[in-house]
Amino acid sequence: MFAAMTSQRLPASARRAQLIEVGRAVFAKHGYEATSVEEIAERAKVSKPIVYEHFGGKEGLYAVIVDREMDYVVRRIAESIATGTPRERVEKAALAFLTYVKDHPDGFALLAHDAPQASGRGGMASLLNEVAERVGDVFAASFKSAGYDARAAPIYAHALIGMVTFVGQWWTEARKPPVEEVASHIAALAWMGLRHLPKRPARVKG
Amino acid sequence: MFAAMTSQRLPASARRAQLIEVGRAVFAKHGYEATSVEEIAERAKVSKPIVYEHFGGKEGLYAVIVDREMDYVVRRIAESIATGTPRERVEKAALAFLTYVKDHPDGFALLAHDAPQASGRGGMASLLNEVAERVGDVFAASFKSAGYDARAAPIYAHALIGMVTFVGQWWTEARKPPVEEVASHIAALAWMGLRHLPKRPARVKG
DNA sequence: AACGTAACTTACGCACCCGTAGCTTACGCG
DNA sequence: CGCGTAAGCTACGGGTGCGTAAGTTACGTT
Repeated sequence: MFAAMTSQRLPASARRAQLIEVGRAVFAKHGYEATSVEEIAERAKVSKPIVYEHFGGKEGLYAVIVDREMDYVVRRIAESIATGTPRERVEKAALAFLTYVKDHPDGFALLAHDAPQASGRGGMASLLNEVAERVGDVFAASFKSAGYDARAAPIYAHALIGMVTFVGQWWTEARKPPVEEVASHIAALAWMGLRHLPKRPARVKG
Repeated sequence: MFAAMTSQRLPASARRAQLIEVGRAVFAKHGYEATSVEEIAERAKVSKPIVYEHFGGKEGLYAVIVDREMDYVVRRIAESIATGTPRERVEKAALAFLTYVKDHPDGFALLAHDAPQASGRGGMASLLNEVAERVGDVFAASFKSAGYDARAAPIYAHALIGMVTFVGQWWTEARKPPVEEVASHIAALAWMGLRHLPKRPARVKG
């Protein structure tokens, strides 16, 4: 996006945008703790104080990046499950998330890494839990209106999100079957269960 | 376990064991990067060089702890799925893992946190992925012998592990429904799928 | 009781990294 | 052309954390 920039002076807003992009990549690679502000500055061909001028420090930059990324994923999934039959919603949600994993590997890695302790008060392991919480609310509503045990709703919601995020993490390394195929398998498992799994599920239409 | 110790000199093997326990707790709380050797030494009522004498350093201690913990979980799950009907295996595996989460929260937190970069060569986010890999092999064999698409086996394996680990993480904070109930819901979802979920699944027998 | 060894300590060097103070350079506008 | 301001830099203080060197105390053994 800013690849061809030949190390020029940039207006504040552009530099800000660039630092967000670079920061996302670096935080995604090392996690919050192991990332140094210097590395971000270096990769942006800029000196350290610039980062502090724009974001107030390491945590400030991290907060902005995480906030943007989280909103993006959640909105994207929420849109995908807005319409359709129950089963179609499951399929589209899985496909939406896996497509995100494929097209935004940095963002996904960022959310998969440990967050700084200050972020989640208690013992929130990764930001993906918060994504699950937010997406789960939508699912929970569906479950309840479908007549399921209310107490069980969060379990199913987290189970579904867990399935997808975990497979997503695996797929990030394997990259073997195309996302559509993976999504279709996941949806089939979630919907039909192991008991009724077909030998070869049909592709989900993008 | 060593709570009533009144700050005595310990034989090497005992100190070693104590440091492993203390280390597990501290690494579980802060993750690898944010943990300092000093804090471990302090909590063990011992000075820093002792840690270096026994384990060669931060990474050495971490490696030993992770290795023990990983073996413990994997063995425990593997045992639980060794016998029974296919559905019983799914139920028992889920219950085994959730019981582990309940009884060894430190160990689970340790495995859920980011590992040091050196550990997993590529971009292994957490040790739970390695657990999934190892447990997945067992599942994969079952899947293939049951006649499923071979290429789909790892997907299902990771999906199942992801379900359980993610719900486990959620349960760590919520702690609301007893593990047996949670396990039964998960097993029902995995086995029957959303399509055939009962309103109130029967309890899994411990 | 003296001695050797295993357990442990204090003190330090070194490196890294966050965040800031104070100064310099480019660019637009009258 | 020169001046003001936005953009950027070098250099440093403060703090923390890993790992080690050299010295000290308890304990069993003869």
